Amino acid sequence: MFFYRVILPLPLREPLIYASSRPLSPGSRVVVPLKRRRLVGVILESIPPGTELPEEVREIQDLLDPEPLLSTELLHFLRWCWEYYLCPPGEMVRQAFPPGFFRELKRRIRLSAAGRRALREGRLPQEWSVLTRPRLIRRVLAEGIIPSAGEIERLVREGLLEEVEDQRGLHPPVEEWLEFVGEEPLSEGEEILRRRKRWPRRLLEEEFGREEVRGWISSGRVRRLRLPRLRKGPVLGDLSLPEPDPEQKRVIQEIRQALGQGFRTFLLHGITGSGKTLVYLKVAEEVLAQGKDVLVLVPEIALTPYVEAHLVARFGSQVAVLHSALSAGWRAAEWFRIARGEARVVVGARSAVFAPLRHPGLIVVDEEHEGTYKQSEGLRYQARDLALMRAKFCGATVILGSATPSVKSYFLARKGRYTLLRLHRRPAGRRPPEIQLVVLQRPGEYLTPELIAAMEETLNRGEQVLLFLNRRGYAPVVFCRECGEALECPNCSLTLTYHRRSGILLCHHCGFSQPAFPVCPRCEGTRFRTVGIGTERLEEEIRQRFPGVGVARLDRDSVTSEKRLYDLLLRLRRGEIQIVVGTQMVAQGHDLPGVSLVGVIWAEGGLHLPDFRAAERTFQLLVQVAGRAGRGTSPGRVILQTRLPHHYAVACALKEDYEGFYREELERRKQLGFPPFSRLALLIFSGIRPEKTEEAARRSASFLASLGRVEVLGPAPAPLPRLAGRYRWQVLLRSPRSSALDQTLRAFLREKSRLVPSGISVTLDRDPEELL
DNA sequence: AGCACGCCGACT
DNA sequence: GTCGGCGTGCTC
Ligand SMILES: [Zn+2]
Ligand SMILES: [Zn+2]
Repeated sequence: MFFYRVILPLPLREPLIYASSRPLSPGSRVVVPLKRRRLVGVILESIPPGTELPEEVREIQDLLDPEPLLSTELLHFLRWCWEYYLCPPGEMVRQAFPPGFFRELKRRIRLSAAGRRALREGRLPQEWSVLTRPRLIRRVLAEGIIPSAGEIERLVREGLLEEVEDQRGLHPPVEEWLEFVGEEPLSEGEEILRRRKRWPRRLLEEEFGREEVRGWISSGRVRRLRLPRLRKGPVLGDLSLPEPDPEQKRVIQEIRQALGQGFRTFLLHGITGSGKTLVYLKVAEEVLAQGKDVLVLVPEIALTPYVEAHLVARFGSQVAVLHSALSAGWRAAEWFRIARGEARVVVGARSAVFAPLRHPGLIVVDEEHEGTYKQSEGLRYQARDLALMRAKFCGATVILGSATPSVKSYFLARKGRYTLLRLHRRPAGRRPPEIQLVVLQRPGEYLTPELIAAMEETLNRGEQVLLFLNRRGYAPVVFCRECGEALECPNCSLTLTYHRRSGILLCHHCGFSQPAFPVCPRCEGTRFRTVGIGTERLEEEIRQRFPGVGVARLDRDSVTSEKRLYDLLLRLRRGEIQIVVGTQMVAQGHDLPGVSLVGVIWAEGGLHLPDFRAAERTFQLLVQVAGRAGRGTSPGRVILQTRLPHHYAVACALKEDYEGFYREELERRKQLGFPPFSRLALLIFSGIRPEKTEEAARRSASFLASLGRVEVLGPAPAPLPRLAGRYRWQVLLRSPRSSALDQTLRAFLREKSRLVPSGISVTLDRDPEELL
C-alpha cells in the first residue's frame, strides 16, 4: 500500500491521509471517501514508509489525472501560502483554482464501434441504443441502463463501451485577428497594424472603420487568423509598439542577463507611456526562447486590456487570459489549458499568481502599487507578495512595474533587495505637465477662480478638461434642519450619502439605502440640508456654469458596465464631451488624448483616513491623475486644489518628486514603527452583540500580550465600529520579525475556541494594507 | 462544508 | 414521555 496526504476543499486543519494500492503522483486529483461522502481532492505528497499513520486509513477510490495537474513547485508554494496566512489548506486551494477543479468530471460513455456492431447484431439489449451518443455515466446508472459502475468498467475493458474524452478547455474562446503580411503598408492603419504585429479585427474595425479593414484583407496584404478572444474592455489609444530606445535597451539587457540565474527582482519605475510594456514583452520573448514560462499579473480594475492585447498579439495562442471578468466556464477552460502545458504565457489578475504553469521563468507584476492585488475579503492574500514568493520557489526573475511604486517596494529596492531600474522617457512629443497648486480659502469652496479660468481657456482652445473628485454621490452628509443631527446608516453609524438622481440616501460602506428624504429618526423633522460635494453635484454645478458644453460623469454610479465606459470614452474622443467629472476611475490608465487640463478638486481628500497608508495612496492617486493631462500633443496643465498645500503628499505630487515623497514617508513610518519597518497582523472580531464582541477582543488581546513575543495594540473599536449590522473590535499585532507574529498567531488559533465564544467571528489579516 | 451526536421546550 | 431546535465536533 502507498499512502498520500490529500488536500480536500474543506476547512480542515490539515490534509487527510489516504491509501492506494498503486503509486500515484503528487499534483494529481483523486476521488476519496470522507464519512459517507465522495469528494475530489488533490494529492499533496506521499508519506514515507515508517511514518505513523492514523488508526483507520481509507482507500483512494479514483484517479482523475493520470498526469499531475500541479507541479511540486506549485504545491510547495501553496503550502507556504496556507502556512503564512494560517488558513486551512483546502481554503487556500479553493481560492487558488477555478471552481471546476474540485468537481468530478462529468464523465461520459458511449458505445464503441464494436459495441454498435454488437447492438445491431442483437448481442446487447435494445435499450442500449441511447448509448450510440455520449451519455453521462451518472445518468446511465440512474436510469438503470447499466446497473453498476463496475459493470461499466468491465464493458469499457472489453471494448464495447468507450469513455468520451473530457472536452474541458479544448475549445477556448477565439476571435478573428489580423496580421500584416504585405511588403509595404499602404495606409496609416496598415502601418499601425504592422507595428502591433497582430490585432483583433473587432478592434481594428472600431479604429479604422469596417470598410477600410475589409479593403486590407481583400488586397491580400493582411492575413486572417483565429486567436484567443480578448476581454471586451476598450482598447483605445495609442497602442503602437516602437523599437526600444537606448534607455529601454539597457533596461531590457540588464533584466535579460539575470534570466535563468535564480531568483531576482527588478523594480521598474517609469511613467505611463515610458515603455514598461515593451520591456515586459522583450524580456518575455527571451524567457520563452529559453523554454521557460511567463506569468503576467495585471490589476483587477485595469479596464483597458492593454497588456493582454500586446501579449496575445506577440505570442498568439500560447497566451491564456485569467480574469474575473471572464465567465467561470471560460476561466476553467483557460486554466486547464495552462495545466496541460498548452499555454505558456499567462496574463491575469490576482488569482493568476496560482496559475499552473510548469516552469515560470519570469513573473511580471504590472502596476505593482495597485491595491487590488490585495484580496480585501475572506482570505486576504497579497498577490504581489505571493508572486515574489512563487518566484523564489522556482528561481524566476520578477519585474515589478509602476509609475508610482509602493513604499514597500521602493524601500526594498533602496535597500538593495531589488534592483531599481528607471525609464525616464516620456511618450513621443510629450512634455511634462505644468502643475499648479491653488489653495482653497473659504469653507465650502470647491471651484476656485483659477480653476474656472483655466477651464475656460482650455475649452476655448477646443481641448478637454478632466475634473477629479474621489467621492461619489451628490453630498456626503445630510443634516436635519430641526435638530441638527446627521442622518446615519442604521448598520454602520456612518453618515449617509445623498444620491440625487436615484433619490436615495446610501451608505457607502455596507450598501444600505433608503428613499430621500425620510423623517429624522431623532426629532421627526422633515427639512434637511445637504453639506459637502460629490461627483454628482460637481457635474450639476459644471453644467450650470458651462451651458452648452458637453459634460459627462465617470464613476461607479454613472458607468455601470464596460459598454457604457466604452461609449463614454468614444464620445470623448469624438469631441462630443468637453468636460469629464470623475472619481478614481479616471486615474486608471484610460488614454484620454484630448485632455490638456486636469483639475483635482480636493487633493487631500482621503488623507484624513485613520490608515498608515493614507498619504501613500493620496500621493499615488495624485500623480496618476496628473498623468492624465497633456497626453496628446498639447502640453498638459494640472491644477491641484487643496487646503493643505504644505502636506508632503500634496507638495511632492505637485513637483512630481517621488524621491522626496518616499524619503518623508519612510521617515514617518520609521518613527511610528509601521511597515516596511515592522510587520503587522490585524485581528478583527465581529459579532451581533457589542459587549460579547468587546469581551472576546479583550480576552484575546490579553492572551496575546501574555505571550510576550509581539507588540499588541488594542483592543480598540474598529475604525468602522459597526459594519453591516455587526459590531467590530480589532487587535493589531506588530513585530519586526515575521516569525514572532507567526508563533503568536499560531498560539492564538490553538486557544481560539477557549478565548472566543461561538457567534463571534475572527478575521485574520496578515500584512493589512488598510486598517479600516 | 456536511453530518452526526447531544441536551432542553411544546406536542401526541 | 417523545419530536425536534441547532450548538459543538469530527472527518484520514
Ligand atoms: Zn432632526
Ligand atoms: Zn452602512
